Amino acid sequence: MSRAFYVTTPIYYISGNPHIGHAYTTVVADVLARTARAGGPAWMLTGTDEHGQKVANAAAEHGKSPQAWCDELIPRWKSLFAAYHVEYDDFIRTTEPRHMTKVQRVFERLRERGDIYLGKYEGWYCVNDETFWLESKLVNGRCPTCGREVQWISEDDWFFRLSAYRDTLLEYFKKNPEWVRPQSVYNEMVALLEEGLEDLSISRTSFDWGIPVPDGPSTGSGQASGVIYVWFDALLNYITAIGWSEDDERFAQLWPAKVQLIGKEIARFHTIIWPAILWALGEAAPELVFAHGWITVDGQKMGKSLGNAVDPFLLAERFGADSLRYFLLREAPFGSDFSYSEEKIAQRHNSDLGNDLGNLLKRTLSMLQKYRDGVVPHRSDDAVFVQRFSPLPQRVRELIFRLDFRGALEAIWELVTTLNRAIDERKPWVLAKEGRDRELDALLYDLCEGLRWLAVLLHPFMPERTANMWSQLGLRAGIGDDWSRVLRWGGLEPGTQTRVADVLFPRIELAESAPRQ
RNA sequence: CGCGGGGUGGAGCAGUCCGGUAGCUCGUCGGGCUCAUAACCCGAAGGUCGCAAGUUCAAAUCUUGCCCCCGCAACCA
Repeated sequence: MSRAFYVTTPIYYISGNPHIGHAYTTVVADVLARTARAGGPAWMLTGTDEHGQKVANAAAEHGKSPQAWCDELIPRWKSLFAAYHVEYDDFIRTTEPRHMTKVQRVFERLRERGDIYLGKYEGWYCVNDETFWLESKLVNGRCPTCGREVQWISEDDWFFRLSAYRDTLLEYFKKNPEWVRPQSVYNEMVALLEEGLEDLSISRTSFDWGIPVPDGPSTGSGQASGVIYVWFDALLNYITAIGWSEDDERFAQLWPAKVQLIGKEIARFHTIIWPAILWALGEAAPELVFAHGWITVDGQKMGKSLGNAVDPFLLAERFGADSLRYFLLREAPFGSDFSYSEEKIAQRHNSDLGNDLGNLLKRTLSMLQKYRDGVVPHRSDDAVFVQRFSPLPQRVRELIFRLDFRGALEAIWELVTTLNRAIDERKPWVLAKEGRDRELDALLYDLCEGLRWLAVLLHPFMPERTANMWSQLGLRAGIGDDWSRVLRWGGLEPGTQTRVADVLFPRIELAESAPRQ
């Protein structure tokens, strides 16, 4: 049948603590996947990147084996995604056999084809910083960061023939100007390609926490063995997780991925190295790589070193995971940096969610309670809403698939505003007083139906709160069903018993801020 | 001259490719309503579009120069 909508997040380097940025990327993928599921098959992959020297060092500091150390950290990552109501289809760890065996298989195949060859890796190395430096970067022949002596290292390593793909890459970029977005990242990558590419060293012998380089016929010529470079290892997760070289039918259903989400700092790996590896394997490049921006605090990148990192668990507890999801997707155009502050979150929560949406639900249901005992009246024959909002689901879907989440939410908010305005203009309290039952019924029906639509349309963004709306509207299953079926105006059954329950988005008052001037 | 992005009312952004009354959200102020989470609806104030020069009947939008901010700069995920 039709190919599934396959969306991936980067796999997260396990040694760090989860922060709000990880939640951000993963939530975005979740919104895409949920939207896709409401219209067809979808598959969302996330996971963890567990090899490399940093992990080995961290484990050693704690007196544990790297594997045991990683195993201990995994629950924390999984609970982060749970806390943000993310429903992934698969979670891959690079230490799993299903990944490791296939990475070795990739290595073997490329070595057979000549895309991986044995070469010398040389450069100035600072032992203290564990860093190689370009000669041009050295300060008086010493390490530019710590000022110590550097030494000339020369070792046998395996190389990936990246340079051979430079022209193909450049051509591919020119032919597909939208395959990397946003535009700024695309431009930067094209500029990099135009400067030229060098082959990539993809093995390491200085430590051993990684996937071993497989033995092979050509190993004899040099003693290079060691482990596979973490990036080469990590990138492959996107295909090892979906049955590459193992389950061709499944793989063909999912690959190439529809969207691969990344942070802009890893764009070069995902838009230059990654497609080259795929082509070397005879596979297609992903359809779209989208690099999102950074969450900043007062214009500075958020990070532990700056002391401005925010605990994503506390944040979800404080504001509600769904409110945060909404904030992350609504606040800035997807792709650009945006600044985070508790004031902004509270403002979005109170204004958009509490005042506009939550209050709309509450005022509608309490009028329905007051005038009609909470029972949904017969269908309205007023065509205004039908005409105006029939195209909305399609529009929202397109905006989401264009990754214009802000645009999608703005479009949905037209419905919110329209319903609020309708109440104001048609004054149901007057209709009730004057006994104009037909008009009152029609209005109440349309309001409830509009709310039902809102629950469905917003479900990918706020799965938990919309489910709550759904049940207040007296509905049970179906909120995540195919939009073409659920979103028909008039789908709400007359006679449905609604119930006014909790306030959807209780107002958040921040601790006393500076007095207004 | 390493590469790339950006500087628009108090805040955050759109508009810049294809020049022609500067738009949106929040905030502020005024009014309306009373069903509702001091929420909702209507209206208003507020910007010489980083600086300078140029092209043009006309520039936020094109050209040139300058200033400022940010990201990247190859083994650091």
